[in-house]
Amino acid sequence: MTTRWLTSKEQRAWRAYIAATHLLEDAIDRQLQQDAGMPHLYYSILANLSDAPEHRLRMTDLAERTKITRSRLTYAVTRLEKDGLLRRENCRWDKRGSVAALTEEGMATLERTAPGHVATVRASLFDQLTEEQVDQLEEICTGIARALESDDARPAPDEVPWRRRSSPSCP
Amino acid sequence: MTTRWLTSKEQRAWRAYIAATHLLEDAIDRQLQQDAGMPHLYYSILANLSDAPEHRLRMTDLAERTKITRSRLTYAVTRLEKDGLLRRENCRWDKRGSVAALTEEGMATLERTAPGHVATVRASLFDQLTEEQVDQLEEICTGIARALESDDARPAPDEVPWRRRSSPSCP
DNA sequence: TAGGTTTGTTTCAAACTTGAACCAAGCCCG
DNA sequence: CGGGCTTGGTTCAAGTTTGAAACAAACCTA
Repeated sequence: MTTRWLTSKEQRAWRAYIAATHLLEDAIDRQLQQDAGMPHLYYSILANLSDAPEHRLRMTDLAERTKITRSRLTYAVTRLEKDGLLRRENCRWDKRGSVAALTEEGMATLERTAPGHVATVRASLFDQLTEEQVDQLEEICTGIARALESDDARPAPDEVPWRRRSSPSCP
Repeated sequence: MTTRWLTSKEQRAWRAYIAATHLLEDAIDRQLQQDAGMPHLYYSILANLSDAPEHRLRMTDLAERTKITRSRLTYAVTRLEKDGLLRRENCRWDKRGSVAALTEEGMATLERTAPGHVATVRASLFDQLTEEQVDQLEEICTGIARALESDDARPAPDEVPWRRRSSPSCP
């Protein structure tokens, strides 16, 4: 089958997408590194914990929410633990598991740095968009994420493996 | 001034954005690593060169187009040069400068791997979007990029330094 | 035209990411 | 029970990214 290249409209969109995502990720990383001493991902990990019941989550759940690999998470959590911002506990219901728990200090760091982070996200993203564009962005991103998570991902036009995880952190 | 937190609509959009961009970047990196033995950024570098007149660009231009730092580019170009996919030449008009030039082999690699790459971009992104959404995405991303490039970036509500670069690669 | 600043690029060490391999602990079924 | 498969996490080496510092050529400007 002969390749269906991108139309010029698609090319423009793709280029704009690449530029925007690189620039945005850079801006946010820079700001957080500056003000919180950590990159965006690490901040997200703390933020996810602070949203969770009891400020704690299983490693796998955390990886799932932040959309990163387990090994990347392990490294990040080790660093954050060293910094005293979270603590590793072992899961009571599954002896294999470990749980990351936000510490007081982690919570404090989050509270101290959240305003600056939000301000950056606003200035870089939401201040540039109309209300409708915010809706559109959500719609678009949700669609992309759905596709990639369900492995509609592959160009290959064939069967869907359909393995999904379950296992909550507290049964 | 008291922080203006994200509305729940904005939060949803932001989370969706993070998820989509992570998943998409991962999917594309995985595919290219698999089929071309290099991550997306490296492919982009080659692609940008192939688009340029004479298949060559100044380092700074290349960094500008790919939206990455000069030092990151230096590393990437060194690797690609080692692989024989491009060559470094020194700029004839500016003795400080160096120029990256796509080799035959680089061009061949690009030609060989482009179809797979396009297929992945399509499957992961464009196949999920309506025509209007493609327009919306372009619009949104262009806005974000414009803001971040002109340093409307900063949350700080003050003066704009306004330093812009010029200097084309071939005067 | 000398001296100071700016611009283009590289270098270096420290931090981070990747993917494959590994180790347990749970799970399943004869 | 007793293997064998799956799942949750970590480890390790190789590769990549970061940011600050170093260099060198180019560009002022008095």
